[in-house]
Amino acid sequence: MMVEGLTERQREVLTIIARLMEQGKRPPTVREVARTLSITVRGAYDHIRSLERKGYIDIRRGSARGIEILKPPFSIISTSGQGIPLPILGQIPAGDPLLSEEYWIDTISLDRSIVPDGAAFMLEVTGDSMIGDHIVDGDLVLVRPNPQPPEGTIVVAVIDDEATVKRLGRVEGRPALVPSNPAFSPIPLDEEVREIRIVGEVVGLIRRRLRR
Amino acid sequence: MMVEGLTERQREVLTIIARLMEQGKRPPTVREVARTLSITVRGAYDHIRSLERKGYIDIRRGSARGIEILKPPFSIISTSGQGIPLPILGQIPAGDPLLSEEYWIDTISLDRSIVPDGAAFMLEVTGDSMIGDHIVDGDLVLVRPNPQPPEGTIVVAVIDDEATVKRLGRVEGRPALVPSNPAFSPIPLDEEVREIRIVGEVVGLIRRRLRR
DNA sequence: TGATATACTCAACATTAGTTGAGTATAATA
DNA sequence: TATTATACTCAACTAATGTTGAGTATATCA
Repeated sequence: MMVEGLTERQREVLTIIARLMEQGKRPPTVREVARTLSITVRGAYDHIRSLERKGYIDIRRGSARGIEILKPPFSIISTSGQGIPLPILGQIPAGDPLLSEEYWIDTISLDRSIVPDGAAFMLEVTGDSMIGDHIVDGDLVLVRPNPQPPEGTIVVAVIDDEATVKRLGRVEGRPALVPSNPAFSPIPLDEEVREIRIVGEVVGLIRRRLRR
Repeated sequence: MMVEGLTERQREVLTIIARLMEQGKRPPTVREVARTLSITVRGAYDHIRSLERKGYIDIRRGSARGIEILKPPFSIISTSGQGIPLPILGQIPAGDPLLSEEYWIDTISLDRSIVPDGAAFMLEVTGDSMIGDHIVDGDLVLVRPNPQPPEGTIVVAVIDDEATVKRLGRVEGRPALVPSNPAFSPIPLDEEVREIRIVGEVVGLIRRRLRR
C-alpha cells in the first residue's frame, strides 16, 4: 500500500468524502459521492479505487458505506460538522505555510462543542513559562490563527523556528511577549534581534494527564 | 418523539449498536446487529424500531447503515474505538447510581488519544480551590471512577450532594480532602459529620475558554 | 379477561449500493 | 510514438440491506 501523491482532482474527491462523512456521521455511498461531484457512479468509483490504491482510504469490499479514511485531507479542518479534526503541529515553520502537512505530528478529532470558533490547530506546550495562567508543560493548546491579536491575549509566537506560548503585553511601555512565570524573562518585540512571528491566539486547552 | 424508558433487552441492543458503531467506525446494518445478538433480522429490526419509537436512535429510512444514535447508553464509555462519548455530569447523586442518565447535562465525544484509560465522564469545575494544581473555574475534568484512589491523587468527591475536586491527602496525620488554594480549608475525612463519597480520580482536563 | 407490549421465527420482496465491462478523450511518461 | 494514468459516460449485474406480512409465546396492563 504505497502512499503516492494525489492529483488535484483526487484531493478534491477525498475532501468531498471527508465532508460527507462528517455531515452524515457515516461514510458516504459511491452514489452519494458521485452525486456530490456531479459525475457518474462509475466515475466516482474509479476515484475511490485510486484513493485506495494510493493508500488514502480503505474500502471494505462488498459492504455498504465501506469507505474508511486513512489519511484525512487537511481541508477538513475548517469544515463544520460533528467531529472537528485538528492537527497537532510539531514544528512551526518560520516561513509562510503555517498549515502545511509536513509539520503535523498527529491529528485529533474534537467534538464541535469544545472547539472554540476559529480554532485551527493544536500545539503541545513545552515548559512552564505560562504557569501563572495555569498552562503547564505538556498541555495541548488550541490555537486560532491571528497574526494581530489584541494586547493582553495569550498568543503562540515563533521565535527562531521554535514555538512558544506567551502573553502579548508591555514591559516599561514597550511591546513584549510576557511569560506568566516570574522565573522567565519577557521578550521585547521592538528590537529586531531575532525573527519573531505571532501565529495566533490560544483559545482552549487540553490536559491529557495530570502531574502529581 | 417521546422518550420513554428502555427494557433491559432494549438497553442491551442499544449498547450493542453503539459498540458496533465504534468498532466499525460506522453504523451497523440490521443484519450485523442481528448476527451479534444471535437473532433473526426481523427480530433485530423490531428492536431497532422500538429504540427509534422511544427516541434513542434515528433511522434514516431506506438508507444502508441508517442508524444514528441520539442518546448513547453509558456502556459505550468503556469501549474502545475512535470517538469516545463522555457524559458531562451536572449533579452527582449522593446515592448509588453514579452514571444514571438523569444527571447528564451534555455528552461530548472525544478522540481516543486524548481520553486516558478508564475515563468515564466529565465534570465542570466550580471555583478555584484547586488553582495550585492549575485547575480553574470552568474547566472540564475527566474522571476515572474509583472509590479508593491512592493518597496524593486529585479526586472528585461528593459532599452533601455537591461534587468537588480536591487532592486526597493528610492534614496533621489525618486523611482529608486538601484544596491546593491556601484560601480554602481542608475537609477531614475521618469525622463523619457530613456524608462524603469519593467518586473517582481526575485523569484529564479540558479548558474551553481562557480567562483574561 | 381481552388488549397491548415485548421478544422473537420464517419467508419474501424491493431497493440500495457495490462492482464490472466496454468505451471516449486528454495528458503525462517511457 | 506507444503506453499508461487520469477522468470521465453508459449500461448492466449481483450482492447487500431495508422493509413487510404472518405467526408464536410470554408478560403486563386496564
